[in-house]
Amino acid sequence: MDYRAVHMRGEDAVLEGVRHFSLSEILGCGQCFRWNPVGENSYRGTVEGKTRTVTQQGDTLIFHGAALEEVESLWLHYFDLPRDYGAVKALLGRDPVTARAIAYAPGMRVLRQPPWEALCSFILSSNNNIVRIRGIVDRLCRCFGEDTGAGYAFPTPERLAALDLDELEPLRCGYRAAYLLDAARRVASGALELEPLYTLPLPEARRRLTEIKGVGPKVAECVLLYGFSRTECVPVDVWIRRALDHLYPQGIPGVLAPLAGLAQQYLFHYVRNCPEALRAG
DNA sequence: CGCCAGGCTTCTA
DNA sequence: TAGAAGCATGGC
Repeated sequence: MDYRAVHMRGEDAVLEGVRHFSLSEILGCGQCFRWNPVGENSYRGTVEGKTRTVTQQGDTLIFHGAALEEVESLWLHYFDLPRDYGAVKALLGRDPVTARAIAYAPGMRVLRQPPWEALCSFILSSNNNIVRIRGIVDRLCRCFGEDTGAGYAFPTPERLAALDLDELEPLRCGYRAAYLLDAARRVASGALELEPLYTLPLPEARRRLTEIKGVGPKVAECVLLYGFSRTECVPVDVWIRRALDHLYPQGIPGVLAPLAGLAQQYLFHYVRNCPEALRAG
């Protein structure tokens, strides 16, 4: 458990004793697309229809305007604060390469994102860059998500499934619009159930996801890791491909396997932001 | 103008 | 069954 206590301070919920936690590392590492910086150490975003500004001050997190119950039922889970990253680092740190990546961003964590949002986000991510992905996801929510007053919820599968292809034109997401519709229609119709993907054996979970048009091996792996917390899953994009070729020519060490997806997140952030990362090793 | 971006589908040999 | 071409869009 990587927090100590949560209590109210005026209108805000305050989470104290947070460890292994950096908002900027977590929200700026390409695993999520709906958080925007709003000043020093503050970010504003929407999860499960709740729009909040979150501020980190050392080992304290402030959820502005949030109730205690919301932090306990939503945000602790979203930031995966029940997980002991001390133990995560103890395991992953047994490998020197991963140890260096962890040292580069010790506050990194893998979020537990809503599965449907993760599925859509990473369908939109294919052959695309992060800045543009963020723009497309933002337009998706503004166009078709519920207006909560403070922000826009992520649109439901049912809402998207009822649309025609040409109605997605304002998203300017190119050929991915058809993929998004296919995913929405499979989920809305019940042809693809998301809940079993938490526990199904990974080969079967992968098979089901890759039946969706526009979902190949990499996107499926992202959805399982970021949407279903399947920490064994390792999305391999061009960056991770380069990192594995340079740093793990023999493959990822077996001891890391249960948390290989978390190792991947440290590595991804490391090689994308640190020019020296790919040289020694 | 070409190249690239957290790839995938489709065509071809 | 492996490998290349084509794909919307936008920043550089």
